[in-house]
Amino acid sequence: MGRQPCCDKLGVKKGPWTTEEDKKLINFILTNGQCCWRAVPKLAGLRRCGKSCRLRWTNYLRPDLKRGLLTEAEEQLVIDLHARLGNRWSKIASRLPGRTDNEIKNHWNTHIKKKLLKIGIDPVTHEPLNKQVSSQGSSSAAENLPPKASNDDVLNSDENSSTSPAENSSSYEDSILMDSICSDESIINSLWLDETLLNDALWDIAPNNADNINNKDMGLPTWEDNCAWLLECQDFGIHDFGINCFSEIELNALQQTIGVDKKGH
DNA sequence: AACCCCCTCAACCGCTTTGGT
DNA sequence: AACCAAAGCGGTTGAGGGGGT
Repeated sequence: MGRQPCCDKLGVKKGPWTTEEDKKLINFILTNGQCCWRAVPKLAGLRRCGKSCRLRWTNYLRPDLKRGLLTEAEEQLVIDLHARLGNRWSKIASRLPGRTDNEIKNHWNTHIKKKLLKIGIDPVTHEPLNKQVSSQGSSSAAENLPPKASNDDVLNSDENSSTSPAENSSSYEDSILMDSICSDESIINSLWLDETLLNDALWDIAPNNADNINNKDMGLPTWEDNCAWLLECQDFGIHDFGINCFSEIELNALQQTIGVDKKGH
C-alpha cells in the first residue's frame, strides 16, 4: 500500500526545466497569479507535476528573488537564525527576503557549515568544538542541558533577534530561564504570532498588493523592480540569462503587468 | 588531452501540516 | 471529529562544471 504519487506519473516530465517550460510557467503565473498548483501544469500547458511547477517558481523564476551568493551580512544572519531555529530553512528564509529555503539550505551545507567547522564551531550546536569534546568527556551537568538546536527547542529564543550566536551559547542558568519561558505557551504563541505577521508582510507582494511599499522601505526590491529584472535581461542580452524565450508580445504583457516604464529606473 | 575527483545547486521524494468539507 | 486533498517543508540525489593530476 504505497503512498499515492503526488501526480500522475505517466507523461509527467522530470529533470531540468527548459527555457520553453520556464516561459510557459512565467506567462501563466504573471497572467493568472499563483493558484492551485495542481491545476497549473494543465492550464499552462506543461507536462510537469504541480509540485515541480511550484518549486521551479518559488526557487528560481519568482521575480522577487535576489540573485547571486549570499552577502556577508546575510550569511551572518543565517548563522544567527540557525542557532535559534535549527534546520527550519523556510523560517530562516522568511527572514531573508529574496532568498529561498532551498538556496539557504544549499548554502548552509556547502559553505557555512565548512566555515564554522574551520573556525572550530559545531554547525549543529553552534558550540565551540573543543568545548563539546571536553564536556562529552564528563557526565556532568552539561549533559543535562537541553540540546541546543533541536526542533522543539527552536521555539526557545526565537525573536530575541538581537542576540548573537555567541551570546546564545549561554550558561546553564540561561538554559533554565529559557526552559521556563518555553514552557509558557502563551509567550511562545505570541512570539510566533509576531513572526507570522512579519512573514506575511514580507512575502505578500503580489502585483496588486498595496503593501508593496514595504519592501522599498526596507531597501528591498519590489515586485515591480524584480519583474523589471526579467525585462532588463533583454537589455543585457537575455540569452546569457537563459531566458531567451520571451516574444515581444510577452515582454509587453510583462510590462503591462508591472505597470512601470523601465526607462524610469 | 584525458581522466578523475570533488563541489555545487536544481530538482526530486516522501513526510508533515494545513484547510476544507 | 474524521477524513481527504493540496500545499509546504526538509532531506537527499545526481547532473554538470571546475580543478587537479
